[in-house]
Amino acid sequence: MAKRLTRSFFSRSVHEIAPELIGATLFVNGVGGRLVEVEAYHHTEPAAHSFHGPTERNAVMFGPPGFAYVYRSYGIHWCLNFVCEPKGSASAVLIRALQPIEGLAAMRRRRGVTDVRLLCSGPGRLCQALGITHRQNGLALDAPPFELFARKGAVDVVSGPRIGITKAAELPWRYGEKGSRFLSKPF
DNA sequence: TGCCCGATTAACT
DNA sequence: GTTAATCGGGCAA
Repeated sequence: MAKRLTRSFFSRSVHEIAPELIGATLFVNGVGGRLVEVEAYHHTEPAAHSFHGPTERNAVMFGPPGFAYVYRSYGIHWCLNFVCEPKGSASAVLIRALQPIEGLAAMRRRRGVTDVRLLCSGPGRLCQALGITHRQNGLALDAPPFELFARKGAVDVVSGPRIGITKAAELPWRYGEKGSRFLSKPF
């Protein structure tokens, strides 16, 4: 049985946690797969939602680590983050892509596409495929509907600039599995 | 209060 | 390559 990631796993620097999440497995109500792409955000750099301080939307980021922060992107999509570091540091890891393993039929139904590479390759697509909305905002990651397991064995992790941002775009805080066909974009 | 922009995606030309 | 969809936050007025 794979090791569950508990709250203590997230009580560290977001820069340690983010690359370790590559190869971990995430399921929401039994639907999910292997994480292949994430990005780190920290309140000290202007691309983070928490940079300007607490608001109603980002309140979860200012709470304890090990919880889900879900926000609406461009008024249309949902994006999932894992809150990291000691409470109040307001840092998080954006879950950008995963390799589907369980619940392919549910993913295809929710997404309206059949190509397995288009199911979860992107933060908005991933949330749609896993059924994640604002209802999951603030939920603990070590309790239903979430299941999160540490990776088994070595994973070839690469890093590069984050995607879709204009502020602090030079920081290489995007992490992914080298050569994965399920990335939102190649490194 | 109004305006602009954004951690996106899909459907265009 | 460009653009629409659509909404919360920051900031100027």
